[in-house]
Amino acid sequence: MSPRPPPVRRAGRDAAPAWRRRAEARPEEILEAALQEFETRGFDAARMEDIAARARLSKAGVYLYFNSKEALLRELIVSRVAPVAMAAERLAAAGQADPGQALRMVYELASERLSDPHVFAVPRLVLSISNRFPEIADLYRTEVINRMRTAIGSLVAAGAQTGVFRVVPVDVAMRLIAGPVLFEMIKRHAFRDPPPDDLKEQMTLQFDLLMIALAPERPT
Amino acid sequence: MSPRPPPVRRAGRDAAPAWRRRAEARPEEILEAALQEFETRGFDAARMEDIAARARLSKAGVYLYFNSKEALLRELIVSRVAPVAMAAERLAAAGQADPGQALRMVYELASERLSDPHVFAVPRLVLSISNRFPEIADLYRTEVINRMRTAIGSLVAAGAQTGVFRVVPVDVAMRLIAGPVLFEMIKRHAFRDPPPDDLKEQMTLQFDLLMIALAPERPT
Amino acid sequence: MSPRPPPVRRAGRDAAPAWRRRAEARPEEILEAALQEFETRGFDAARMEDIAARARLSKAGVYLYFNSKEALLRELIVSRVAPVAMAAERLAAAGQADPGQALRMVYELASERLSDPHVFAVPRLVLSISNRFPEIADLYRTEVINRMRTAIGSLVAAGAQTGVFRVVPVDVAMRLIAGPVLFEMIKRHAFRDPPPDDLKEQMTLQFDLLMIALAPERPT
Amino acid sequence: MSPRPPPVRRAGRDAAPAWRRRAEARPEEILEAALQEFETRGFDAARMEDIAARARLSKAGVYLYFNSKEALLRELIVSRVAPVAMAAERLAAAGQADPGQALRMVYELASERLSDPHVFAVPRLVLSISNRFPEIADLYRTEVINRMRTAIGSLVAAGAQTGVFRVVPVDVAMRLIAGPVLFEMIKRHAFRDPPPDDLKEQMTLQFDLLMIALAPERPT
DNA sequence: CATGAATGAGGGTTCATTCAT
DNA sequence: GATGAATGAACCCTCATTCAT
Repeated sequence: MSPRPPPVRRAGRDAAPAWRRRAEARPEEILEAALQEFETRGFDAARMEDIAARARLSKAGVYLYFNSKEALLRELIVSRVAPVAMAAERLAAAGQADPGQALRMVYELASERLSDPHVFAVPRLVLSISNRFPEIADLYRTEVINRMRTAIGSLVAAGAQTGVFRVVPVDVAMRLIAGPVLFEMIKRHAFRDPPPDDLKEQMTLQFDLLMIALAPERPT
Repeated sequence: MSPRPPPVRRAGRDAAPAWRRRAEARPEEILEAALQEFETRGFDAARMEDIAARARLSKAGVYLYFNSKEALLRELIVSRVAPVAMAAERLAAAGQADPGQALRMVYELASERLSDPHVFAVPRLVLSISNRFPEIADLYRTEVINRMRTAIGSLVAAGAQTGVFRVVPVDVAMRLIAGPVLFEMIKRHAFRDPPPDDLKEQMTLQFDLLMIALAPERPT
Repeated sequence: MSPRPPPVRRAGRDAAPAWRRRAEARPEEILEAALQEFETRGFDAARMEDIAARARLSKAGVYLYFNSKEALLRELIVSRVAPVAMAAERLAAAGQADPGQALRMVYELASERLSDPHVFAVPRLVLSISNRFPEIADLYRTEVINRMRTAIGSLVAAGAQTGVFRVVPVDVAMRLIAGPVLFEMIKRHAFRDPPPDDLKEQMTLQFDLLMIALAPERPT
Repeated sequence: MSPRPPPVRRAGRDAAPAWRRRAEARPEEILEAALQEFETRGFDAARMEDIAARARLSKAGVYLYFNSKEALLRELIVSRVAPVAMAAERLAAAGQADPGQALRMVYELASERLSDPHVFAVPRLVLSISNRFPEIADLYRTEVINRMRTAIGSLVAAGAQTGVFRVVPVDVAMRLIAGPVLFEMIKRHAFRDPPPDDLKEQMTLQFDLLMIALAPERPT
């Protein structure tokens, strides 16, 4: 679930010789290299050798820090995507007073982060190998999907309480909010459909429309 | 783009012996076998040998009908998913008079077809290898995404004309309609999140909410 | 336990084209190559690539006939050594009437066969990896050791009945008969101690002495 | 042939601090660790890292004392098995007056020492790699086999002189005495054939029978 | 039309060994 | 005296693809 600890470092001396910094930076360097290779070739076609080379390490060197290719992907989930979901949770927690506004922030956070091909690459990878590595699928569901559901769910529930939202199942809310964002990202990154020039406006409009959809029923 | 023609049909002998049927059914059998293997293992991990075995053919036999593994995937797009998009186009063409109802039908068609793991598997595959095979991504965009956009776009435009929909960019409409459906399918098929018991109702509710979002602005 | 069957051969046609013979001969060719490589380098240090090359096959080709390196060794036991033990059993069965003579034949059979470095190589291999592959150790015990014990045991028992041998536990008899032979072979093949010029006479003397040892106690 | 001297013992400082003991104990600790790993995994499959860990040392640390994996094995022969052969030589030297009794002691010494899996492991290792490292085979032959031959040979010769033994080539005697012992050990340690309950008696009987075999010919 | 046989090109992973610190 | 870090060289095994039959 986490990389091998960068081989034991005695706390002892305070001096930090060059190679020490190296060792400490290595996991991150390797993850970044792995992400880039995964992004362009996919999980299976990415070669450990290329990942190593990109991290300026020998092939064997990678295994000093990560046990396997799969472990790299696992760690990418934890380090690259889970934080986004956690940020969403925090936004939700902090925004119970104004759920509409908080929801917008969550929406924008997700849009913005997933716009980065590096970030989008991770769910894309998970998607493509989840059948073969159920454990990874579970990790992603736990660390990302469920957190997003919690965040959105709590906001919609809060809004329903105060009358700014109608009462809808959390899954419906999540699909409505997250679905269109995900769709755009897939279309753009995976199917090479260039975003329209006015994407920003479109995304705003889109959210506004969703707010209308979620608004409480008007009394007839 | 299409399978090799079922090997040389000797002109001359006109009699159509029993095995002919067989030969003509082969491409379809192979595609089905390929789809099943791709579905469970993904594109890279699927083995041509297993595909062949599933189609009750020798490994080499597959190559009589398809040039490569990639060709199998290409043909799956054309044969398994493009028809759905074309059906959507037809629904749209036939439903210009009642765009709301037609849109619902398109929405339901998409939901229903993507519920089938066999169908969902194809976009999922494309997603996972589109970077390595841009040509396949383009094929999918052309054959599927653009058709869906056309279908939805024409309906929303028609509705805007007659005042049942507000005026929105086609991409926004597409994201709103297709995004939530896609999201559900990913969550279900890829992350093994079982659908809620009341999924049907949720999907209906979801569409109704989207109709509210797309409804023309009420005059204040 | 046995090699993959040389890929299915339809009984149909009687003509036997060149490559068919090939396929049928392959397992044996590969085993012989494997034995030679194992013999010179040992099990671990032997490389599948070298085995393949020696059998004039590509590396991958070997795997058409044998599932793994381990399988090669397993099959070597069955094909190279077990037959010796089975021959000993047959000699024993046929020689119940004259156990002394039969025992001598068994002794000479074992000496003669183990003199061949190719044959000796197999038990040697088993010995060196038996801890890591208990299944192979079991196979050897079952197919070779136990058979030899049975053969020797039945002869000694028969001899005891008719009074030409004294009564001794079968394991003692086996150790006395087989131990010296094995010792010689190990010393010669493994520790590079060249056999003395008069080995033949020594082996004969050795057996004669053992017969004295096994002779019934002389009444004082 | 021998371990690197325990790293530079700075002449000068004569005080012998506690860690000195440590350093001096190291080679032995490492050898013991190596033996244990070799014993369970065999020479090739044993990992220097595991040996080091077992000796509570870093991987690199082992190389301060031994030049290579091979060197470990070499030193094990010298330290673990050669002493047994030397003890046998001493027994032989001391027992010229009563060769029968001395031979029994040699026999029992060998049986007893080889019963220890740790001791048995060494010849077993040599056996498995002697082809690749002829030098090691030679070492073993020189240090162990030849010494045993000398010991047994001198006793049998002495016995022949005094008429308690018949005249037999030394190699025959060695095979007769050592072969059955070796056989038992192989069967037990390598093939996990548990020793019979009455092994002790069997081994005694075995030796007694061998004494009969070696007894001078009775005048007819 | 079909296949049995074969292979070239890796792919992930391991490990003995080295060296700067 | 000791080690953390690093690596080069393999090694077993796999698989898409080809081709003679």
